[in-house]
Amino acid sequence: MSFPVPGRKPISIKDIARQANVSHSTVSRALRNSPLVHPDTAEKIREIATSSGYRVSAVARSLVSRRTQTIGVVVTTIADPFNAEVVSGIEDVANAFGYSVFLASSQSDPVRELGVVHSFAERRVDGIIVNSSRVGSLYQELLSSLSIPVVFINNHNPGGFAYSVSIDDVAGARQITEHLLGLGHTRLAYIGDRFGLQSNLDRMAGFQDVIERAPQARRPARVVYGDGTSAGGAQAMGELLASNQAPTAVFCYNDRTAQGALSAIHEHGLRVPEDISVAGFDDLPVSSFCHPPLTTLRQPMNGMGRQAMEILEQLLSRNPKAPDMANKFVGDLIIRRSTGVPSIGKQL
Amino acid sequence: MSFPVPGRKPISIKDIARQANVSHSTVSRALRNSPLVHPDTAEKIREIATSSGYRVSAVARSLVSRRTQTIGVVVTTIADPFNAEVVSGIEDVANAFGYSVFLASSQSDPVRELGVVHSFAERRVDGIIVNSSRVGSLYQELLSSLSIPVVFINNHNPGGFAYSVSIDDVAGARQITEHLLGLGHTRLAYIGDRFGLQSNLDRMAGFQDVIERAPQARRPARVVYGDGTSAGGAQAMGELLASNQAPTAVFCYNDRTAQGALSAIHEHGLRVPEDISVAGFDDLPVSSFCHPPLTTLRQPMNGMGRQAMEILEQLLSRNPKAPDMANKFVGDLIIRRSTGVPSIGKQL
DNA sequence: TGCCGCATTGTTAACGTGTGCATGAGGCGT
DNA sequence: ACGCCTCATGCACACGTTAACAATGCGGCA
Repeated sequence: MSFPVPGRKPISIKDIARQANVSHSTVSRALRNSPLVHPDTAEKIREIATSSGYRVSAVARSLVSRRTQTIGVVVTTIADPFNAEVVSGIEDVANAFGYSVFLASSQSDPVRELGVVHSFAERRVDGIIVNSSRVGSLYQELLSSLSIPVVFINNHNPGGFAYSVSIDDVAGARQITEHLLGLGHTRLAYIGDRFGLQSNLDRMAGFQDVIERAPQARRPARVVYGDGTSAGGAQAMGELLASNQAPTAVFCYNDRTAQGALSAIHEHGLRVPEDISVAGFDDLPVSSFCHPPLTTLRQPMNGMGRQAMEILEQLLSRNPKAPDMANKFVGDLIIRRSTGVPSIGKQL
Repeated sequence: MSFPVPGRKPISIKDIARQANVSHSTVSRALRNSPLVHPDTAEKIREIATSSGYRVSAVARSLVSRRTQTIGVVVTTIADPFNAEVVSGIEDVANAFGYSVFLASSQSDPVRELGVVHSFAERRVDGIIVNSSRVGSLYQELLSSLSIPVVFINNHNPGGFAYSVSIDDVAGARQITEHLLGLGHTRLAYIGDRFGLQSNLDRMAGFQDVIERAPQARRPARVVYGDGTSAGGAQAMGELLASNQAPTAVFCYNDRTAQGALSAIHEHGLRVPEDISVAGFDDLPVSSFCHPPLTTLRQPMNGMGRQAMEILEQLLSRNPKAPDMANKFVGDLIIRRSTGVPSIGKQL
């Protein structure tokens, strides 16, 4: 450890104690509004504290209290608007409960994700929220070995030993697909995420399941893969457009993918929804300002973040009211103008 | 302080010392790879440590070292993609340097922003990065009184006492405006941000300045205000469209505003760029997937975050090489298809 | 043999705060 | 006057780690 620090050494309760002619414990009590100290002394101490700009050291306090009032949030990347919305919700209620949040991104790299969790453990965070982890059950034993409460968001862990908040991907995909079939489409396609996320598997499963039960639908429905970004969506949509039997309706893994698909369709000289309908998943804030505005399945991203933090707070509080283990949200189908009735000319 | 914590008490170096029949300081040295301990003892100690899942307590270490290896990042809201990109850059290099980052959002509320900084001070962060603060010089004395290194991003503080990383808003706005004039537009408008940000003032100043010097431009150019979001941009664009002399080219404070403007123009039955050209500022990842793809001024958001953290690391390191105080980036004009030659029909 | 130096380990204090326990000063009732 | 109770405060230790300093043992060398 190296000691030469920039900046002056901050003042401590001992400095205040010396100035007030009391012991440091009296200062400690006074600043915590303990009823044990005489009002006059307390007043005097508080005055010295504020005028000298004293700030209690959370690190010293944490050492004795064994509570840091911090939580760690793991995210693949904060640059993904979905994660940003979730973190926004987390941070909001964490702040309300007096917790500070450590943010760390894994960049979808399992090694880095492990490193992040280790660093959280060393920092003695009170709890951890893992958002859309791409790391499988492999390291869940590590998380459980930390004996720190952990809440997962959108990470369907088969073990079920952990608390989780997630969207019902299967039901959401069903709603989208039924909407498209209801409009009269028969040639549907799905643009997925190639990283093997559970959410992708579930959305595809919901899609396939509805297709299977629809007599009029062309089977098997085509499936191509992007990477969850707009660029990946555009490239995948390009593949679909290059085939001689392009679909009339495309369901995309998420809104970013859908935005890329929209872009590719426009580049190809076709119109949405007259030539091809496009639907997404998430309802990012920007999606209502796409051209055309995107039909999608709204995920309460902010709300899911909030709930995850509320669960964590429950786990960290002293009252034993245990929250539900699995908390599943149902999304709302938001119909905008990127989906419509297929034009007769293109049909068949 | 309340003691009943969930989870077991983590093991300490004393536990390891007992098990290895050495003193705790030997354990401390061994785990830090000090050459002072005998290789055999070190090996034995390390073995016990790993097998028992020991994790050093960063909080105890911080108490003695007076360094927490953490930084605080203040942001208006992480849900703004611009901030998310910046934070992504910060987090990336912070991670590389071994720092953990506290993320806190002010929601543009000065009271909350002050609270956030106080909490950072109590947590004894080694440094602070403030991104696009809407709080003026009012509380900069507070920040300086903390005697903690602070780096501002896109916050032109007149005092100049602090380190800052920013984009050259005036020059950027000039480039955009000259581009629009060069296409042949004469009726230009600016959609600003009503919150009085310095960046808005500078972009508007650059815009106005170029307009002033262009004989063919209609003066004064119209200026309306949004709030930096797509919804605000759509609403402001609506005002422009409602007037009988709508502009043929609109420069927007940022890309989100521009996306809203695009949406409003489409809703109004007009085409971009045939009827109205639209330009933004930032070059968000999504902007190249707009319809049409957005002409904008690229801000190296990630790079600015990275540089801010690099400066902070320099300030925190022991070598006295002091970085530049003011670091100004020049953006790149990215010409896409949302801007074009004004159609003759509309032109006066 | 006695001394010096080196290698290795132990002892102790410190970081800043919280709290159990002891202490002392009054007040009050008998 | 004495004992007891309450109120206010100080003392001492704990939290887990680091580092300055002391101590121990050993080999070499005069």
